[in-house]
Amino acid sequence: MTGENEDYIKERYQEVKEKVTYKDFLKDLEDIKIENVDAPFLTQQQLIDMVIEKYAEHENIQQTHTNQIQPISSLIEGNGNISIQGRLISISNIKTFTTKKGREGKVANLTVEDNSGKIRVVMWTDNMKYMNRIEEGNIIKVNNLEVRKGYTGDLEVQMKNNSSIQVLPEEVDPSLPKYEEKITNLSDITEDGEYNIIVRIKKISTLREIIKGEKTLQIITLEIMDKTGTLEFTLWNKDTKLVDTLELKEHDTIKIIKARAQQRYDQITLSNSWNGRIIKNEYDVPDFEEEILKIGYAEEKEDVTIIGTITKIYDTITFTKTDGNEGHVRSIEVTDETGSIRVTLWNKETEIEMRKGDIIKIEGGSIEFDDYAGDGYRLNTGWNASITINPELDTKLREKLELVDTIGIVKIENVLDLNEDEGREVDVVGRIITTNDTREFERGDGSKGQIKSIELADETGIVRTSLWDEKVDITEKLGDAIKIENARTRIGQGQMELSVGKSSRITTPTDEEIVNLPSYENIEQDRYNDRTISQLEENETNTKLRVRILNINEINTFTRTDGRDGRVRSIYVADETGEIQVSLWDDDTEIKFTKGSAIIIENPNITRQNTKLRLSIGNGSTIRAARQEEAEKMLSLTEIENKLYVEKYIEDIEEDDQHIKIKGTISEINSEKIIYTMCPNCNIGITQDENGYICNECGEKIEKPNYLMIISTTLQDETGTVQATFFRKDAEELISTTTEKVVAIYEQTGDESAMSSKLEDMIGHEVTIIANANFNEYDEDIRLNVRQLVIVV
DNA sequence: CCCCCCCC
Repeated sequence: MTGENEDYIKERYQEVKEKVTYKDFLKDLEDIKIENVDAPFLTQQQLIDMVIEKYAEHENIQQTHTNQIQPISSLIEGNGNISIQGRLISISNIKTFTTKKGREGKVANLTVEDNSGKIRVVMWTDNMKYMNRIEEGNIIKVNNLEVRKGYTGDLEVQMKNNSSIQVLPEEVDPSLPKYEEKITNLSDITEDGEYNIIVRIKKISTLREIIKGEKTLQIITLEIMDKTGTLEFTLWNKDTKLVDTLELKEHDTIKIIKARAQQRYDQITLSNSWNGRIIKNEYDVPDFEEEILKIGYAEEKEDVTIIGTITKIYDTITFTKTDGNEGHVRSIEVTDETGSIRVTLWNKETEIEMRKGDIIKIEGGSIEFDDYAGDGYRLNTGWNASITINPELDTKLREKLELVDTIGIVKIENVLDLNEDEGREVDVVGRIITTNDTREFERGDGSKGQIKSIELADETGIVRTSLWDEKVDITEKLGDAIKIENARTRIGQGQMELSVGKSSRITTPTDEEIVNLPSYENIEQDRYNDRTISQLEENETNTKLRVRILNINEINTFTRTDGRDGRVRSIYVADETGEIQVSLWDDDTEIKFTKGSAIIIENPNITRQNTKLRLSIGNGSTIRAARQEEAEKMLSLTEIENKLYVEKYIEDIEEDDQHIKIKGTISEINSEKIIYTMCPNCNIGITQDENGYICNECGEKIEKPNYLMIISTTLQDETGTVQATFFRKDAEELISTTTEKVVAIYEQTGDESAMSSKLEDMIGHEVTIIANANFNEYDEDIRLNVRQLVIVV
């Protein structure tokens, strides 16, 4: 050891003197020298660096010798700001990924070799600018690196934002190992290993997904060929994106550096290696001619290619695979100038965007005989079939396929044509103009089914359409335009209807497809005749009323003849010409309207009960809140009431007067019996005897009757007196209590006159009422039935 | 910050 050397060692020792004695430091240096006896190129300085590194804290990265070139084998985890120089022996493709924060990132790997060893260099998003300056075989210097332990435990160097790559001339270091890019013929690949190959792409499979435990693996297989043979080359997971980023197409020629060969199932398969690269370029590889099977000549055969026009698309069906995972299958029909064939698509393939009329190319399918397929044959896409929508075609073939008749959208008047056979499969575009509730039913085999009926309209007509099972869950609402493919026609109620089941497909029509579709408002206007309440006639159909709600009764439940429970609710609506009772049934009883709400009623059933018309909201009727612009054109509730309710003096009341307004003072009140008991089944008055309540109508013994409050009064104004009877709610309002409370008082006291004094207190109060007049035959006078108590003073 | 293994 020279004095100069010793001074240098002592000087460097100062950096770690807190952590180790000088004696131990020298011993470490000797050990390092022995360990590196087969690396004579290491300088004294580098050896001392390695000793110091041993004592440096991991966080306290050694940066005293910034960007000095380090021999690869001397790199130590934690070294920062170092450079390496060597032969670039591999460049990977750029992979894209998404960081946990959702940002797009890029990563690529280089392998650099110097005389001491080789190492992986990791390039990140910001370093990609150096990519197009480098090539395998270059001598490069990479600056500002950090040494880290990689995923597999080996050391690697990572580039940072300020890292750089310089390409250096060969003279810099002629001693470096040479780079040799040996190209192997496919037929010579018989053993596991890494090979450089130049090939032509014959087929690119559709992306497949395989669920393996927690992970979903993605796979695309390329069928590749050279003049000596054909092999499969697999892209895994993120590598599958290379098909798009490198714009790989069938017939392209590519060079693959470091394709990884593996024996599997007695076959060699190639896959993309993490440090290999696919380079798309014009290479001299023989081309292949594709044999395209004419669909009319289909027979049982594997690995066939067809090109045709999509003439039918059925809906995707989801099923459970034997491994418990979900599977998807979809049928389409493909037609060329010689015939049509049913094609079955599986899983990921069912998600490929396609429309009727698109041209589809399917390679690697197999044709099987199938009893269920119309023409007896079915093309099943195997596990590595390739599907291309609207592929590049030569003009001649394109012209032929464009002649294929794709049955387009059928107008609804054509669907309705009874001269056509039922059971036709048609495509329609229409607007939903009525929707009914979903109904559940049970099939013969005991399974549950669902059905919902809607009406679809276009500019030519309206067709009733039944949606079955999962199709009831359409998200489109009243007024929306929808397209239904493969709906089946069938005769129901003497008319042609449409049935939308499993294989029918509901989609959103294109703008072009709805150019002629009238708006919901226009369809509605054409369909329904505007009426006021006074214009309505018995049994008239397709009427439309714009009314406001006057009154909402409670829901009554009843039992249908078939034993099912039913619900009914009456509401009273009015316009400026009159008022009318409307019956709502079952789910329709759950209304969100309130008194005064503006509502639209379309196509109600109009029936006559005694002298009055009544409306009922049945199947095919709609009741809905008026839209704001509709409501704005209607009179307010007060305006309607003022027009409707004519105020009269008592002496002017006539026997047919309906909803007249009377203002009078209570001069007499019946303070005796005001509670009546009713049969809950028949709503007929019943009386109690020693056996309890028995209904004369139904003969049932009644446990708990319904109670009805009726209060008779005599009203007086300056012109005369009239008897006015308050029922139910109006009676409750009159004496400011509830029927329930009155019943409770009677039950407690057992005294039918317990309410007398409270009732008599009403004498002298002035009331304003809306009432109907009727002639009492017995007393030969006119009486009033109170419809509404407006005010009590 | 990527993840080299992995499927019929």
